[in-house]
Amino acid sequence: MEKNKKTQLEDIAAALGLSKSTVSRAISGKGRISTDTRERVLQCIKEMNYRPNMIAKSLSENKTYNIGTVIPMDSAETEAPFFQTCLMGISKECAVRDHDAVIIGTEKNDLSQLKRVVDNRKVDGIIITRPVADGGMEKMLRENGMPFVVIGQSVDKDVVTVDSDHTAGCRELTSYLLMSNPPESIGLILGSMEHTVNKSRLSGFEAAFAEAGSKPSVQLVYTDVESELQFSKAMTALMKQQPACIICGDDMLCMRLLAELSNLGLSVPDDIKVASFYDSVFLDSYLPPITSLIYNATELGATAVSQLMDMLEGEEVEKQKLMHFEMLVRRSTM
Amino acid sequence: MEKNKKTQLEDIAAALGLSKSTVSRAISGKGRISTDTRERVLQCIKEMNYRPNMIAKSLSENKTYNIGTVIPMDSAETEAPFFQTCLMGISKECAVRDHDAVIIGTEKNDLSQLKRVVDNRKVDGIIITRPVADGGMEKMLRENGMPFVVIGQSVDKDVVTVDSDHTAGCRELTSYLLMSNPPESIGLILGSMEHTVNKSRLSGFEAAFAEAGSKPSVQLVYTDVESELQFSKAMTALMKQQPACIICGDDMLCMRLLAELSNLGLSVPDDIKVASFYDSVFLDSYLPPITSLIYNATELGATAVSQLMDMLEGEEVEKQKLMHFEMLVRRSTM
DNA sequence: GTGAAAGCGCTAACAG
DNA sequence: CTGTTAGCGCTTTCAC
Repeated sequence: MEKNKKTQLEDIAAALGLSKSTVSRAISGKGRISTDTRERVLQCIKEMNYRPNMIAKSLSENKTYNIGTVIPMDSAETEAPFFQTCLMGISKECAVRDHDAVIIGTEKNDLSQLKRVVDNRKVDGIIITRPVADGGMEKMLRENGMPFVVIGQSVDKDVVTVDSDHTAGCRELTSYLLMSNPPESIGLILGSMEHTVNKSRLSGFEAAFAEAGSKPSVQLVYTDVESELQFSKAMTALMKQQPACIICGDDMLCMRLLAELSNLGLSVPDDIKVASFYDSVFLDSYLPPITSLIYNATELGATAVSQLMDMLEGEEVEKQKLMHFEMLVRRSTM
Repeated sequence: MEKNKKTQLEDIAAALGLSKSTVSRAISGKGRISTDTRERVLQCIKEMNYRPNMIAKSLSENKTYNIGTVIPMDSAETEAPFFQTCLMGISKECAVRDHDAVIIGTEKNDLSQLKRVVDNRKVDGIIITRPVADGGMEKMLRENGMPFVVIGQSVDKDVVTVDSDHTAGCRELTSYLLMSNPPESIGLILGSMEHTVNKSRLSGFEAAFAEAGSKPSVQLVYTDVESELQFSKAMTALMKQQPACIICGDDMLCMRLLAELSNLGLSVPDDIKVASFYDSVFLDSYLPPITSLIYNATELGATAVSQLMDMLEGEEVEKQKLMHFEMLVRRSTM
C-alpha cells in the first residue's frame, strides 16, 4: 500500500458509525453531544492515533495557530541571551496552547520580512521583542489589522506591552547598596539613553536616593557610555571620586569595568563593590560572582503570548504589564 | 462595508473575465497559458495588490511552507550567540524561498515539542541545530517520514549534515601558532569530549603538530574541562609547564582563563598568548582582543535551509557538507 | 489556451 | 443529540 495516509476525521467517523460532524463536535466540545458518544469518540481517537490536520482546520476556521515573533537580526551579538531566553518562553507558552512560534528576523528599519508574513497571513498575531523608537512596525501592523503585543515599552500608550519593571528593580538594588554605603560613594554607568530601559534605570536610581533623602551627584552618574573612548573618559572621571561601589547598566559595561579595575589593581569586593543589571552566565561565573537583577526573560515571553492570546480571543487585557524583578545579592557587593 | 475582505483569486479572475484556474496557472507558471493573458494577470495582481492565501494553498498542495527549527532550551546561556545567529541565517534563507521558520524549543531528552509539531503537520521539514548523542530525534523524525538536516555531526552517516570544518580550523590555528612558538609550549583546554565538536578540535590540533613533525605532549592537553574544579586542576597542571600560548575550546573557558591569568599577574600577549575557537563579542571587545576562529553561523543556517529545500524538491544533496572556517589573528597572539 | 468541477480535511449552519 | 450540506481559497485533472 503506497498511500499510508494519516487517519482522519472520516476514518474515525466510519469506525464508529458516526458522521464527521459528530466527531468534530466531540473533539471541540462545541455544540450538544451526549457524554456517551463523546467518550467513545475520544477513546477511538486514542486508539487510532488520530491527529487533526491543522492546515485544514486553519482554512475553515480562518486561524493559523501561529504567532509571529519579531527578532532584531543585529541582536545576536550582545543581547542574544535575552532574546533567546525570551524566545524559549514564547515557544513554550505557544506549545501549551497548541500554537507555534514563527520567527521573523528583521534588520534595522527593514519591515519587508514582517510584511511578508503579514501579507501571507501566516500568523494570527505578532510579538515584537524590541520596539524601535519610530514605531514603524506598530503602525504597519495596525494598518494591516494584525494584533500585536510589545515586549518592552512603546511610545503609543494604547499598545499592549509587557516589560520588566526596570525602575523598581534599579530602585531596590540602589536602596540595598545605600544601606551600607554613603550616597556620595555610589557610581552609575549606563549605555545609550535612547533606549527607554536606561531611562527607567536612571529614574529608579534617583528614586532610591530620594527615598534616602539624598540626590546622586553628577560626578557619579555617567550615561550614554558606549564607545571605548566614552567608557575610558567616564571611568577616569568616576574613579577620581573614589567610589565604594559602581553599578553597571549591562554585561558588557560590567565586563569592561571589571577588566579595568583589575588593571588598576583594585580587587572586588574588598576595594570596590560592583553590581549589574542583567544576570547572565558571565556575571554568575565570574570570580567573585556579581550582584545583579534577575531578568526573567522566559516569563516575559510567556506572558506576552498569554496577553496576545487573550486579545485574539477578544478579551480585554491589561495594557501595560510590568513584571517584577528579583535582586540577586552575590559576593561582589558583600 | 464590514467585510473588507482581502482580494482573492476569484476577484482578479472576475476583473479580467477569466476563470480562477487560468489565473492560478498564470501565477504558478504550470500548464499551458498564452504569454498575453499571463502578463495581463500578473499586471492585475499588482494593481489589485493580490496575495494568495497560503493556508488554502497549503491545504490543496499538501505543503506547509514552514520549516521547523529545533533549538535546545538550555542553550540560551552559554551558546546563545551561536544559535541565534544561526536562526537568523535560517530565517533569512527561508524568507527568500517564501517559507517561514517555526521554532521548536526542546528540553533535554524531551521530544514532546518536536512530536507535537510533527504530528500537527505544521512543517515540511526540520533543521536540528544541535544533535544529541543518542540520535533520538533523528530516529523519531525518520519514523514519521519527516525530512530533516542536522547542523553539526550525526552518528548516522546517511543523515544530511552541515557543519563547520572544526578539524581544519583548529589545524590552521594551531599551525599558525606553531610558526612562532615551539611545540612543547602550546597548551590546549577543551570542554566535554561527548560533544563531537571537541573531538574534531583535538584531531585538528594533533594534525597541526603532525604536519610540523611533532606530537603534543600530554601535559599540555586538557579535555573534559567543565566544572570550576576541573578547570582549576587543569590550569594548575598546565601552568607548571610554563606554556607560551594557550588555546581554549570556548568563550567561557577563555574568560575563566583570562581572569586567572590576570590573577597570576600575567599579561596577554606579553607574558602569554591566548587564542580561542569561537568568535563572540566577548573575545572581540576584550583588551587585548583575542585571536579566534570565525564561526559563520549565519551561513551554516542558510546552507541548512538550502539543503533541506533541495531534499524536499526531491533532489539529491551532498550528505555531509563542511563549511570553511576563517582565522582571525588579533593582538592576543601577536 | 481556457473553463468547469472536484477535492484538500476540517468547521459550522441548518435540518431532523 | 446527530446527520447533511455547504463552504474555507486554492490547485488540478479533465473536457472543450
